[in-house]
Amino acid sequence: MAQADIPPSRPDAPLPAKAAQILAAAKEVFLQQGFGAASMDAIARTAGVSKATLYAHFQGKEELFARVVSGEWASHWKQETEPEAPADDPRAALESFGRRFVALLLHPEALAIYRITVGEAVRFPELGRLFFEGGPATVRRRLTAYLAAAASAGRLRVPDPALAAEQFLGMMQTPLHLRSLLDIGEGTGPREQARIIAAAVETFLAAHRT
Amino acid sequence: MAQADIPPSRPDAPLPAKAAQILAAAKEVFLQQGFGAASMDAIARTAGVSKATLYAHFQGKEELFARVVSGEWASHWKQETEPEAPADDPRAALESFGRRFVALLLHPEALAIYRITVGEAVRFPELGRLFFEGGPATVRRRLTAYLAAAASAGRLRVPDPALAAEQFLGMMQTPLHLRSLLDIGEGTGPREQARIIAAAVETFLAAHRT
DNA sequence: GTCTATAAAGGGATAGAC
DNA sequence: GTCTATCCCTTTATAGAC
Repeated sequence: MAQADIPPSRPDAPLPAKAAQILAAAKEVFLQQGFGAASMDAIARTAGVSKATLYAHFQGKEELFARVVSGEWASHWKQETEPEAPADDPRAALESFGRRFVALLLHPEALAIYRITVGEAVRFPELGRLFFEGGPATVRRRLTAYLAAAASAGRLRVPDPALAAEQFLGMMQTPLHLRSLLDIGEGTGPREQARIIAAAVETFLAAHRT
Repeated sequence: MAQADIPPSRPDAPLPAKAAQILAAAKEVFLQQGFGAASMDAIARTAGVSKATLYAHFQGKEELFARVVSGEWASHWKQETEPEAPADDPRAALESFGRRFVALLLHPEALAIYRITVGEAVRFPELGRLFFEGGPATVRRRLTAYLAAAASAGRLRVPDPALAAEQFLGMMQTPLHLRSLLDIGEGTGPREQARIIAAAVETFLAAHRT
């Protein structure tokens, strides 16, 4: 009706206000409770709208879930893994990269997204791919590119940059990630993080120094 | 009734036949569908019993779930990580350990247990601890003990055996595990597994050789 | 102990008024 | 577009017969 008079905002841009409000509520509920335990009632209540309104903006629970999981974290990962330290000092570059990787990895919201993505991977296979591409794959590519460049410049000896990148990330991830996911609450404090990052850098350099 | 005449089997030993049958069905359904999506109906149907029978043997869904998750995999991890190669050859020992670790890590059933444990970690915190102790912690302890011994024998230089163990495991786990959990289906075949294990051994030795 | 049948509650989704 | 009220289905769990 009058809709024709109002030029709609760009196709998939900003977001119709109320939709954003609902999406934020969905994120809160899903990340805290998981897909199965979250109810549309709870999401509507949290958003402060009725369920009918909710269904006016989104097709159903699954679409809402997909929107949350494939949400803004992809851009997070991209920003936070941009080169920062001078490329001619591998130790400094690796340490900087490691610190930012660990900070992202252990961010409470990132942990929650990881939990539900992995937990629902069987039910939502495409979501798993999206998540992997949006986060983990990005980090790997960034580090691989750096290692390849450092090798070309003769500053590191890295015959297989992609594999070396996985190794470096793994040395930091494995001691910290699962404990955090399960909330074991031991061995994941800032002190340990620093120790683990430093150790990964040392081991990596010992193996790949020119 | 006549039950008094039959000496009951040891307290928590073998298992009352039908209970085992139900537990097997529960395992199948939970591992395939997760906690939320699994229904007691499906479990009863799979077990070939009525729901009433099911509830006669187990308190409810949560108990069944806990029994499945904290099930026989703990003993699996223990058996499969026993030393196998001669202790005086670190390369052979690490390779053997690595191969068995990866095989366990990527076993379809182990992947399923990991998915649901991590996915339901918020709802069942104690289950997370149980899982960690029964699996990951065991592997870490075994490898740590081996590295400490090898260091004492002067065959490796390992100032911090526990951390070194995490690093070695991480170099194999990170390239393979998440891809398998999400069924990305790329980079996790036997060929890649072998490459990754060999590379982890080389990097580890380069950093810790005496 | 085991079954059939059912109770009791909660969930996703929608109809209809405004 | 938004709300209230409700439909309809599935789910967990149990009562009662055998």
